Amino acid sequence: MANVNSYTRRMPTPDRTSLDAIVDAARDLLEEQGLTGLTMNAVALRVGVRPPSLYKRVSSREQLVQLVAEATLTGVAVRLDRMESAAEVVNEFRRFGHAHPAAFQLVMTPAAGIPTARREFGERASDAMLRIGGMLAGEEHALVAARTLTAWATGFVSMELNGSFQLGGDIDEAWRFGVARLIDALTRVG
Amino acid sequence: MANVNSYTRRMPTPDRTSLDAIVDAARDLLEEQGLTGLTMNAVALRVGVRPPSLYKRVSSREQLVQLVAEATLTGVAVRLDRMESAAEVVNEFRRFGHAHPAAFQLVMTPAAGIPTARREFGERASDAMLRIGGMLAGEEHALVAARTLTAWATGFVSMELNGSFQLGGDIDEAWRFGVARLIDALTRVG
DNA sequence: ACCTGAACACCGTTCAAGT
DNA sequence: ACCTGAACACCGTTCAAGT
Repeated sequence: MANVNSYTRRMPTPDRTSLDAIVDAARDLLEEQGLTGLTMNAVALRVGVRPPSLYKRVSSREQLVQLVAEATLTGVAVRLDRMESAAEVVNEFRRFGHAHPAAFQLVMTPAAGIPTARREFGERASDAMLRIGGMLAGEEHALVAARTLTAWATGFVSMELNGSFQLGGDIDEAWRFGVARLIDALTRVG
Repeated sequence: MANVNSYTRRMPTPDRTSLDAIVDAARDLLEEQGLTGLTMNAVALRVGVRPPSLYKRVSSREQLVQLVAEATLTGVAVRLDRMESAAEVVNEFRRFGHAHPAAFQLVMTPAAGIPTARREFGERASDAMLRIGGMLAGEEHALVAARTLTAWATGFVSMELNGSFQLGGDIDEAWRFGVARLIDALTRVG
């Protein structure tokens, strides 16, 4: 008697979207319109529901932004893990910034009050940096070396993305100069 | 006949605030509440007028944020210009980040869509960096050296301000390590 | 000439009512 | 069980009306 028609009983309205679709729409909006363009309204429009429906999948806009940050960091981690040499890792890091500028800024240089990824996502993304830090400077200096390299690469990519290099000159040349100088400096430590 | 009482004629309502007071209130709010807390409402409340009155002094919230960014960069430029050695400049840069974290992030790592300072303000702030770049690496490498140093310092301070150094260890030690490695590396170039 | 209340189009979010 | 319209408190901004 209970299961005569369990489908229509259990699904009075079928799902019209999914958490993945919502996060993907949010990521696209972030790149296209910036963080201010990532509104619940715009996300809802993209996934084909009304704004209140989003709250069945995410608890707030803040949590949605956090999910975007975490998905981004997972992507970076996977890409960096594949690289071998220090130069490759750092070049891939920069390539990622060029491919997803807004997501890069969101995860690497969030302003105060912007929701960030939970700890474990950041740690996973720093594995590759620690690995090359140890390779270059020796295991006992792996952490400081990784921090030096990450700080430089983050600052450089962030500056080129927001147009802070205003004095002309070749940006790619400045990047190669920095890579060479840093790798050399860190190698001398070990 | 025209000037019997020019004061009351020309000032039917005396000024109740000023552009400086508005920008100062905005800077305070930025540090206390973050960029999202810098609302026209909150600024108006602080300077003692109603929100619409602000539009007599600034054309938009966007322009107000730009004025905050420019005032911030002017402050940095003055402080960096006073320093002599490369280590002093870069340490003062970090001290500034600690003193005004939200303003630092606003001017050094603004997200896409955030209003930034007009060109000349950024250039003025980079004078000191160019100077020490030339001191360390020689005039012909001044620009790439300045970019390497600025990128590293910006990335480092930005990361410590937003809590990106999550793996323990001594942050000050990592800073000193970076300063020493970079100055050494850039000196070898010249 | 500066200031204000009222109004508008937008946010994020809640919730009762629909299916 | 998911979806929606209506509603609320907030934004930034405009503008006619006050002094």
